[in-house]
Amino acid sequence: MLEKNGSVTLLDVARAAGVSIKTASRALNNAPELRKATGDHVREVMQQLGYQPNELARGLKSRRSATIAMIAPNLADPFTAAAVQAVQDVAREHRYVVILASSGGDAALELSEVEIMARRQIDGLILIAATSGKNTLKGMLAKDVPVVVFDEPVRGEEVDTITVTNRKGARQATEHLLGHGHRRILAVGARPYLYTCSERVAGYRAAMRSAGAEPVELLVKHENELTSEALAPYLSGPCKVEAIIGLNWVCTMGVLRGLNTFKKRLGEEFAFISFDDFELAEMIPPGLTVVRQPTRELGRQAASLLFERIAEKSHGEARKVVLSTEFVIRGSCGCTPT
Amino acid sequence: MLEKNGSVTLLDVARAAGVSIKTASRALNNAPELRKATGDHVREVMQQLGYQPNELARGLKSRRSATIAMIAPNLADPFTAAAVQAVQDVAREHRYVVILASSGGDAALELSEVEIMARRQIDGLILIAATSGKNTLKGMLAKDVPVVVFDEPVRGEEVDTITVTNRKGARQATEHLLGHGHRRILAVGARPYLYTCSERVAGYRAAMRSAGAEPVELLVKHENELTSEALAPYLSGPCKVEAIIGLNWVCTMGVLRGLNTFKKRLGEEFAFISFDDFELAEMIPPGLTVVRQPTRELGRQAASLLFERIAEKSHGEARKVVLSTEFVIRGSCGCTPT
DNA sequence: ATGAAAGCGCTAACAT
DNA sequence: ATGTTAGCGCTTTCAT
Repeated sequence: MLEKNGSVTLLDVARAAGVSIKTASRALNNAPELRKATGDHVREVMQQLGYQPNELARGLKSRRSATIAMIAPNLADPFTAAAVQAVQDVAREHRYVVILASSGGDAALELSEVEIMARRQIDGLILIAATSGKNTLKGMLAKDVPVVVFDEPVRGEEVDTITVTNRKGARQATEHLLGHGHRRILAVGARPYLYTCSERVAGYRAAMRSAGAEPVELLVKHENELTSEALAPYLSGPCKVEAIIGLNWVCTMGVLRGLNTFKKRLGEEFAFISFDDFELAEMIPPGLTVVRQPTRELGRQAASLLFERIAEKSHGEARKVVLSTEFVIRGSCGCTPT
Repeated sequence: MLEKNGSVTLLDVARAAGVSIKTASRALNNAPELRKATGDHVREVMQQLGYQPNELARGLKSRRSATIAMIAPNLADPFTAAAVQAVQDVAREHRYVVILASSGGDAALELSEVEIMARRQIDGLILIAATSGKNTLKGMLAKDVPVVVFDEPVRGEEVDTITVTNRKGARQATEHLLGHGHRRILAVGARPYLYTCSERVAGYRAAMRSAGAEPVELLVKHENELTSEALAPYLSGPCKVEAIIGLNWVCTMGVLRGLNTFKKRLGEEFAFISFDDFELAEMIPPGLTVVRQPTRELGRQAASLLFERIAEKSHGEARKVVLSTEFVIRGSCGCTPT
């Protein structure tokens, strides 16, 4: 283990192996034009010296950093966490590494994160957009860095996009509640300017209108406005509703907290459906009926798509992948759990 | 926007500003020895040209990549996800970026991840170890890369470590259940070779022994062995217990699923306490009593500690930070919820 | 206070 | 099949 500066360089390897640095480089990259014996020998020397290639140097020269980035509003959200895990798995298969950043749902912060990634010469970006954001991606796209937009499409840019059937899922859930005879159904959403939210609201409205029922909506600008006080009017008094739909995980949490605060019981006083499934949804009695998104699959496909782009380097048509949500009936909608 | 190769270099900036590249470099780094006017002028030119520094090049020369890595067994675990979010927040304050990787709880995979990070010249590492792992960190420490070990100490290495009062927390929970008059209390854990698990088991045993009660333990090698079938003997029949402790989030999930499968009700037939709190714990009737870990605080402190090390570059004594768990009484232990 | 030159560790042209 | 020579974009001596 000869160590000069704390680390062995490719030149050290070359010298020790009695070859030129380029040959060493070829050995490192398993270049086909190398005689097998030569390559093996060099690689053995690498082993012996404990050589570790410097990815920074590699990236600087070759302009590929073997790094992708993923930016999401909130990393602690289980939807995001599951997607991140899936993306990471795919990245590893490609011998890539993933830099993670959260935008906090703030467009300005998001933009600055994207910029930071650009400086790191990332080879690709997966974005769960904080807004249906206009020009967050300008910089990336100008530099020809592939981008896959996830969950939340971005307007005005031709970008690969992967989403779910938001509208249909919400419509289905609403129709189900209507089918149970409910008319006063509350939809609870946050950040209505988001595509996901607005699509889900649209699905909800469509179902309500078709049934001749009047939509009742509580759409807050920011998740933290989703307090028990905000919900109170709908849980008792003249505005009281019969059923509630939580339009995403955070909203579902808010509603459940609210119900808990006022000691309201699911299934009895209120029917409930959540957009977003999660661990334990079945454990909350009488079991939460949910519109499930194929989270891991979303992450996996987003990453796969991204790596295809990275590999081909072609600028084909932007692909739009739409995965289906799944309606999972448990008890909270009013169905008797089997 | 003069663009040559797709990107503006510092040299372009220097030329456009009529200064040397070194001066431009100083302006970029806000070097104090620069005349303010010069610096401002250069920075303005940077703006105009849309200059973005190349972090790879910077890192190559300066040997700091402005990157830290975090490796955890499972990124989808809410405990981890919350910690990740906290780490990311701190990293941003330091204008650092974080690379995330999951080890899947596999020591070999973990080692390879660490190696990958080394090649990227990360400036620091936060590790939630997959095992109380011996030499995972050898490479990092040899290269003088600061490491903070998180949640799970690593034996045989003098490393900054940040943990919680596992033993005390488990003991407290057990004593509480004993206080309710229960004698047959089951402890459910996974990967007993882990420090966290063994400490919690130790706390449990200590409490049981002090009370003259016989420990009943279901300790599986891997989480996925925690099936309903594995739990069945303890939920009915001659082995039936009165109370259960889930020794971490995954175990709690397993137990709750098991109880659900067999239609057993918490609080009535079984008292229950979970090590690890999570969203919704209060919504699972009658409210889950938990030993809460200060997750975000753990993440925050781990990151802060790491950045101190990165900054000082000193090799002071390894610091051992131990944060307190908090016993949160809700209903599932048998206490009447207020 | 500013500049010139050398090189971080690697890969991409060209040789040979 | 292998070696030579330039750089990638930046920071760092050492001058000035």
